[in-house]
Amino acid sequence: MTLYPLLPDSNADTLERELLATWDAEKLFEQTQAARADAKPFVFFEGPPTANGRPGIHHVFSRTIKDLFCRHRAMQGYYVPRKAGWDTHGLPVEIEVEKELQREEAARRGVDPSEIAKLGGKQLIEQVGVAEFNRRCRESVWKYRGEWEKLSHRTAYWLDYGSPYVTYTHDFVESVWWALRTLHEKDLLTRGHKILPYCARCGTALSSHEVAQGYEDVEDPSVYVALDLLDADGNAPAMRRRILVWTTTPWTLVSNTALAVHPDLTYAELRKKSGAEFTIILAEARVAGVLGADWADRWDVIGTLKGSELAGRRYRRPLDWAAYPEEGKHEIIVPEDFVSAEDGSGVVHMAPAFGADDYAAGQRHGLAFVQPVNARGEFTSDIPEVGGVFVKKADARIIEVLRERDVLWKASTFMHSYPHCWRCGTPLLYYARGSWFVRTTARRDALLSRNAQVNWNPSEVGSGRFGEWLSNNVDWAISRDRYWGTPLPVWVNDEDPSDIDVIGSYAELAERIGRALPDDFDPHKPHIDQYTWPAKSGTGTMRRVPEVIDTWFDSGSMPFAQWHFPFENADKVAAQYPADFICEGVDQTRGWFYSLLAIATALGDALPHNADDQAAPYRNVVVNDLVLDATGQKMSKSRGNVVNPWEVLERHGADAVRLFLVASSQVWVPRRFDENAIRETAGRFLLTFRNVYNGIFAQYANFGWKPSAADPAVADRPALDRWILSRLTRVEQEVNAALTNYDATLAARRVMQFMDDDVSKWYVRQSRARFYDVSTTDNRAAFATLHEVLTVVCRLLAPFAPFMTDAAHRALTGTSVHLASYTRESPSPVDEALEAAMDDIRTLTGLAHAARDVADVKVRQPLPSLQCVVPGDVTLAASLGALLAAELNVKQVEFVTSTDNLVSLEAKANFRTLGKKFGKETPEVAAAVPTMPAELLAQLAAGQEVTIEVGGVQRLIAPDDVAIIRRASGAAVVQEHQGYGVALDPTITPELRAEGLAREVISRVQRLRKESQLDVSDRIVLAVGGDEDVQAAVSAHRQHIADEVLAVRLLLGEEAGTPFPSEGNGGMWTALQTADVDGRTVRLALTKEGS
RNA sequence: GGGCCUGUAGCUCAGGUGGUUAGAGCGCACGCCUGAUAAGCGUGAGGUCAGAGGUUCAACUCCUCUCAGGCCCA
Repeated sequence: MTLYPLLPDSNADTLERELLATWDAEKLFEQTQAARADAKPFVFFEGPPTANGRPGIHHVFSRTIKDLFCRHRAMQGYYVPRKAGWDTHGLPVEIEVEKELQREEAARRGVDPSEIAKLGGKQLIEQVGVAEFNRRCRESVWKYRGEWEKLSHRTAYWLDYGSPYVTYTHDFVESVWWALRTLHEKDLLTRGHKILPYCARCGTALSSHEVAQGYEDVEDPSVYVALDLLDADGNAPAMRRRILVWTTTPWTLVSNTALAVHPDLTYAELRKKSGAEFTIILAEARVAGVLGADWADRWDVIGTLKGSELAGRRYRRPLDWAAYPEEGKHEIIVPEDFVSAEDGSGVVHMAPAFGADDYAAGQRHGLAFVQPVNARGEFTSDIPEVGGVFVKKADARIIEVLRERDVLWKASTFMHSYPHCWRCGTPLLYYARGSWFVRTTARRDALLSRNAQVNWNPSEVGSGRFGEWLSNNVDWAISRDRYWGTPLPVWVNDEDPSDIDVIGSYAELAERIGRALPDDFDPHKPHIDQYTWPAKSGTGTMRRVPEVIDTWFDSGSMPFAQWHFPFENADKVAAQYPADFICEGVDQTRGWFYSLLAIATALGDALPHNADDQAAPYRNVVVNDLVLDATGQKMSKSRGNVVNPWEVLERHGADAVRLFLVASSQVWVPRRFDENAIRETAGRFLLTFRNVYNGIFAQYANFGWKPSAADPAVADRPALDRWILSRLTRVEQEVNAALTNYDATLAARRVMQFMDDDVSKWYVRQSRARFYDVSTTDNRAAFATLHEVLTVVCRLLAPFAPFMTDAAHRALTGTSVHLASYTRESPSPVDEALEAAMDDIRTLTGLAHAARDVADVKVRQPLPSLQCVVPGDVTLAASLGALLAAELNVKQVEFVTSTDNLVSLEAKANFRTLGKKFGKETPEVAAAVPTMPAELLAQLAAGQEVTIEVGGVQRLIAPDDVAIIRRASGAAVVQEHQGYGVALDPTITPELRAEGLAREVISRVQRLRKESQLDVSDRIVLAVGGDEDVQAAVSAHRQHIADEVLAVRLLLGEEAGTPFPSEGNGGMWTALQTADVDGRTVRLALTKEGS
């Protein structure tokens, strides 16, 4: 009779793939969604991956976390929508296609692709045409889609891939347009400049990711100039005062508009001891560095002043080639915190067009903006001396002119790391480009207050990394001079740049052009750029700006754009905004976490439930860190240590991988991915779980137990059962609370520890014999209890290890665990006292085993008695004494109290209370505590205060101030630990010796049964031979032995014939063995009954 | 250069509000068990809690600095 199918021994991969097939056939995910369709929603947003790269093990990590919380909330009864999404625009996609084009072009020309790369990307793209390029991008995005879906499927990441949102679709783009138009209406979409790393050769700005690839050590100029300070009227004073300025990019001096000093830094003014008719000013800390260690021989310090005093002074710029615009201040000293005295002169030259700090300072101080450099990186032709020259090549000539004009202080070169274009190797220029911005700074307070309401896990990300970033918020530059992206829906009058039209829908576009959009309308470049219309003013034509937008704006728009809001599905967005839960890697702080928050904050009440007092767009965030290799190195292609997720899944199964990833440490610390560790932790745990189900429960339950009214009520079951059920309830509560609180690691560890420690190591161990039959009330209690424990553990573990738990849950109950409720409606009650008593028993067990070890008596040998001491109340522990007697194989377990003469008292100081009372005297008083006489200890044990003399002072000691330790004493073997103690009587009487021998015989017979591959229920005929002692022992315990080994007949000594059966005269016996037991020879022979 | 995280036994990790002798698993050693058996269990040896100062009667815990590793930014 097979009531409970055994879990297969096959490897995890096979089991899991079979289950996946079952789930697919049952449409289990759809069932779980349908079952809760009307329930309260728990909203999850999926951060869209870009599918043009292979998914790696780190994706398995974050997806496991997403999946497990979604599963948990679904099991709690929420409806958890899980719409998949794909991020399809952006530079990574373009780069992929660009490389493809490079390879093709190289093949055509028969040269190495790196030669083609040097041509620059834009040229190649324009050669094939933007239309073709974008067609390829659209295609490239889906290159690995199948693999992503397969990996998600394989790892049981339940996501609705049926109707994913895709950022390049017309609907998605239209929603993004709506958002941009809404921002424009709120005056939050503006034009400005941004300093970007720019490759003049390729004619393109580079992303930070690209920049990071191209750092090289190069030799650059190191130039100090000495600029004249002017008086308030802009005239040179009688005595020249010159301020020293350091730069490594002399070509930017042409565009100088200001100098920056640190307001708190001290600057020294020095005068040469002989000759020069001027003074110089530089940071005091840099005097020796700039003038030489022996500067004091040649210079006198004539005064010092703070940076704040220098601020506001005027000076004369080094080169006057470029005209200043009318707008903006110039040739002025400004205070800036970023100035340091680490190198240079403590005075920094500012060219707002050519540096991020410079530009920001320019904005803060209203400085003029001078940019005499064209898109090829050359000075414009109106600049004398260097017009038409690539800026980096102009350095030498500029230094010459500086020398001629007597502003050069000194010039040399130095080595430093400088970014170069990863394509062509050209040094990058930091270059101000026209750009469109979302004015997030205008909403900074709202960003901060919303963020403050988000429950970040870990909280440091919210307050630290993300919070810091928000409080230093700068406007979000969203435009990109690229091709494959959502086009910026801004049309500008070609006659009047201030005439701007931002289009928020396709209908609006059709209205502007005065006709319906064609069937093959495509909002992407280049198609979209053909749409123009006459300006309202009558002069000029409205033409779209060339830029596309930052792809992060796409993904940050997903809360509404995934539903084509506001054009459709307003009800869906109303129901599924904001998100209750999102989860991504820590690298998303400035990515998706930010783009979601920035867009939601800027849109404000254009979205439902999105006023500024809301935490929207997400309420709870779990941040996971990187997956490193086994030695703690970052995984990268160049190191060759990237883990192939498929291989890992095949070897260990998704359950083990998922459990390992979540349980090994908190998800927000970097995780070492070590396959051995998977096997040793998660793998071993799952094995134990299967062993308990297969080997303890199912194997024996199949003899005829299933849940029924014949099972005793919990209250009527033995203490051991009530104990494990109490523990179960507690663990259920703790785990549910931990998951509700977004602590997956704690939750996983709790269940695993419970299963391993409480269930396997203790409950099963103490109950094993109860599973060998199915008929008695006690058997039924054991089966019912273990059935309950296993079923609930399956549910608790289902979010983490969805395969094994489902297989076991189906075997136990006939239903999928994924349709079950996470917690029970009426769990059996927690019994604190029983749990405490069992803890006592388990501690005593450890001590008693240690005592047996010391006495060198194996557990099979019964011993007469064990005396036990526990720190607290003995009555409860004593009620479980039978367990201890059985576990330790002693005839009698006795709990003794302080009234017994076997016990002596000792006292230990309780520093926590003593410290409060005695402060500095604490150590003295504490030292006196253990020396107190026995009678005082007895009074304390009885709850009375006592007085002791310490250093000539009477001190009042309360019972709380000391811990009274009871020690077992006497002739027995004693072990003790923290107030617990056992005393084992190691006397072995002849009767006990015989009983021990009998147990040895049982043990050998059982082993022989196993070796003979008998079934656990097979009956046998047994013959035992040996010396007088052996025969006497077997004779005395004949019936017990026969019962234990299922012997229908037991033949002792000559009853089995003479000589005793052995090899050669075995006859009817199928198994024969001669064993040595404590130096005695025992001969065994057995055969299966009826064979 | 700035922000954040991490540093506890050979390895992976626990260690509310400071408080007796800093814990667990794996690994190792020794042993037990043999009706979970290519399983199960016990005991033991392993730690200057990265380092240095400071606060305190008392610091793994709080503060400062330093070092190492990581991430993000400049």
